[in-house]
Amino acid sequence: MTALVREPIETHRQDDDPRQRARGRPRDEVARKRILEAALELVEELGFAAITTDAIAERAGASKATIYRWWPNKAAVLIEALREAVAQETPFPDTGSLREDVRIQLRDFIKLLTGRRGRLFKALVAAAQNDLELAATFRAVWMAPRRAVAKAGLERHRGRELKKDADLDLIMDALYGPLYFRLLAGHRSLTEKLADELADTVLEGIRKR
Amino acid sequence: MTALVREPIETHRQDDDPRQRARGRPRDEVARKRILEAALELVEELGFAAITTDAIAERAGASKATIYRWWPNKAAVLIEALREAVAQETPFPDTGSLREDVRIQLRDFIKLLTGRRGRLFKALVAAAQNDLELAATFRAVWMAPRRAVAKAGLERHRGRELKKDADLDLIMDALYGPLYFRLLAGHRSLTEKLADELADTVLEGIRKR
Amino acid sequence: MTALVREPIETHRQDDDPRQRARGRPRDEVARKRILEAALELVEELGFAAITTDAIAERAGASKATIYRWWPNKAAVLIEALREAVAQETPFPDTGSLREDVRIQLRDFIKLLTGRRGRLFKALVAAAQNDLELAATFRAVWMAPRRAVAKAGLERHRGRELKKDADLDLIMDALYGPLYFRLLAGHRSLTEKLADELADTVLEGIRKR
Amino acid sequence: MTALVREPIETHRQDDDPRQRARGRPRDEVARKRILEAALELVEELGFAAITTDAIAERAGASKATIYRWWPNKAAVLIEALREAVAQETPFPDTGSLREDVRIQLRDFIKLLTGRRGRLFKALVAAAQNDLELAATFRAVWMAPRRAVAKAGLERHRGRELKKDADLDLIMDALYGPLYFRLLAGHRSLTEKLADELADTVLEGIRKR
DNA sequence: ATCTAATCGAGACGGTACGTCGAGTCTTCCC
DNA sequence: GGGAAGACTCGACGTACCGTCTCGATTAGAT
Repeated sequence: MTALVREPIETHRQDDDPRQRARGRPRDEVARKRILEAALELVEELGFAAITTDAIAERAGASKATIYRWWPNKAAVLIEALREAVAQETPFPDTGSLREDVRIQLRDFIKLLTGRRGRLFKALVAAAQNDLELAATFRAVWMAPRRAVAKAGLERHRGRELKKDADLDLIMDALYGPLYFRLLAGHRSLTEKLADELADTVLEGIRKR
Repeated sequence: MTALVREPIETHRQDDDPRQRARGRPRDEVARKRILEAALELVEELGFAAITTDAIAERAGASKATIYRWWPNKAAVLIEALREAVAQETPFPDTGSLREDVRIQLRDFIKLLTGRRGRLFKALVAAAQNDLELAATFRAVWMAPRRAVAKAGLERHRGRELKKDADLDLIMDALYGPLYFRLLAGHRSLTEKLADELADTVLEGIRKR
Repeated sequence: MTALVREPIETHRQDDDPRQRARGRPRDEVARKRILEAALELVEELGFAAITTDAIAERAGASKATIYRWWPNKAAVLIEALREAVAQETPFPDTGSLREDVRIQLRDFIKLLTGRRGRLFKALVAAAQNDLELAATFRAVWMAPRRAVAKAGLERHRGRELKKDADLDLIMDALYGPLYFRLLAGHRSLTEKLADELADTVLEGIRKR
Repeated sequence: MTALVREPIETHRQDDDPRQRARGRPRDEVARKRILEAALELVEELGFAAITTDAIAERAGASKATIYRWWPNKAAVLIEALREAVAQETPFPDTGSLREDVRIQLRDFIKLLTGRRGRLFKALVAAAQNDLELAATFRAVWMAPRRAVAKAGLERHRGRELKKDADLDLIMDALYGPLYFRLLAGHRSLTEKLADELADTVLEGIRKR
């Protein structure tokens, strides 16, 4: 999955024993950060298609070779940028009310998609259509963790507000799918009202009676 | 919208007065068909990334100039290919039962997405993320007509199985969004079971009580 | 030999039947000339190592792709430039006197090597050391024709001023070798005096007695 | 001239007062030897074009930094390798016969050029065309000493077999130039027969009568 | 039966970005 | 302070695709 993050010729890794450092000049963490930032800025300003590896390198004050040493292509850079940017994500809320939890969560997500990051999402989903490895990485880095959290959040309500046999994967697709759909197809806007109505509609269909 | 379909330098057009033909050699309809077919085949075989204008031209036995005379870019070719390919679309069913209508419709759509055409959809949605005009055309050519039909199909049930104030746009997004989502994100497969459960879940949430 | 001059996918060639033109857009002869000129100018101004394919393209107002379509590398461009530049070469003189013929010829050659073209020669001989095909082309395009002419010029004197069994190849190497040597090694300058003395020394050794 | 041999940041040097050694770890002579050997092997095996600093370092088990600490560029490494390799050169013979002396000397030289070292010469002469300093070093390290020896060898015969006013520089160019010429242009092979005939031809032209 | 206009296949063109490679420098730890 | 390891910047490389263009050859209606 994380093969998108190159590990050339057995280099240092932070999950190793911290006492035992790799030999040779260590990776320049500052450059790494600058590259990720530059990529992020450029996508948000110009969109994915308009940016080039050279542009990222120039803005980051790095060289193209450094970018290609660590990432196989520009999409991989953005994946990592995304990972870093959303590391401190708002957790699934726990208000006690399923309806309230879901509403809050959907609203937050809409806020994310309509914010500066929206363009990044569109770009990555688009790029993933032509790159299996990128698609897998996108799922592993972004979707899987978020779905795990959301699933756990819903699980708390199983047997109470939720039917015992509720299919949580289906529910999550029913909740998030329409949002991604509107983001990508652009036929309607993403509003808070949508979040609330969608939450009500879906939950009504799966609540315990 | 349809600016994606070029009308070069005031040339002949079939929707004009049929008696008055333009002078000069008329457009080669056979070439047009071959180009659309070639484009379609290439997407389905190799995916969008593998498509180049040269490849389309070569497979169609046409020249690049011919392609660019009639379409402004390769995405426009695909849009038109899509339009032709789905011209004879299954209409929204009318079994009398809302649940049955929706199930049938979703199943048909899933069949479409998982068939050879799926790759084409992914390609177009992806390409549309970086091309506003293509996005608009995609909505106009593909989504709008289908949504209109589906809306009319649902409308028939308003006040009967459907709440009087049901938001049909929301419902359609709730029904189709998850399917597009799975198609594009690829985290789960598109099965008939999904169609049925999704129909039940969403309709349960909006049915008249 | 002339494989250094690319002939991609059976394109037009001037030695074909002139009535039957190749299909497609013909090669842009103006661009070809501009490229050769640009390359020549750059070598003479900056030397071989300092020039880049981009620089040639830019100065010629052409694109890099055009260069690579017709020549495999920049050395091949120079070879062709050389061929064109020396097409109208001064023929081997025919004064009646062997000594005079050789003197004139060597002086002309020295004039060539010490002129603007000298740099080009150095560059090509240097580049040929790392490129077998280029080396072969250099010999075929430049050396072989000149040697043939010179050989014929010497042949006229065989049995008269020249021994009957004189090894003309050896003689030519004895005459030209030292000039190339000084050009490439740079330990001494190339002067007219050298031409005369060299002619006398070598001819003395091979004249009929 | 010897600027090609770096003397970095005022470090120890063996020609200083031997009692006073520089501080710190002394230069690793083993590494130096391995680097020179590696460079030599690579030129002889693969030619100059195949040589990269990385390749030398890898084969020598050294690091690039070490190479660049002691030599300003890879050509300088080869120059030094050449210097070491030819340190124990066969001296100019002294048989008493000029003709015999020259023949032996030319044969030896041809043996050198056609042996494994030939490639090195070609490489250095080629590289020197684009590098003035390298060219100067090549002349100083390789050509000058050999020419001095040869000149002395010829000088012994002046007034005896040689004309009193013979131009020894010219003679040496007439003798060695053709050999370099064939080496670099590759139009004919270097044989012992060539050595003998060349010696006879040139000497005939300059001998005392 | 020409003439005129627009199309067609072929393929060369200028341009832009790609991903790679080598040169030479710098930074870390180890000895 | 030297050395191995290896990351870094810089700049050129040769390739690929884009969308445009320029040919000769076709194919029609207009004259």
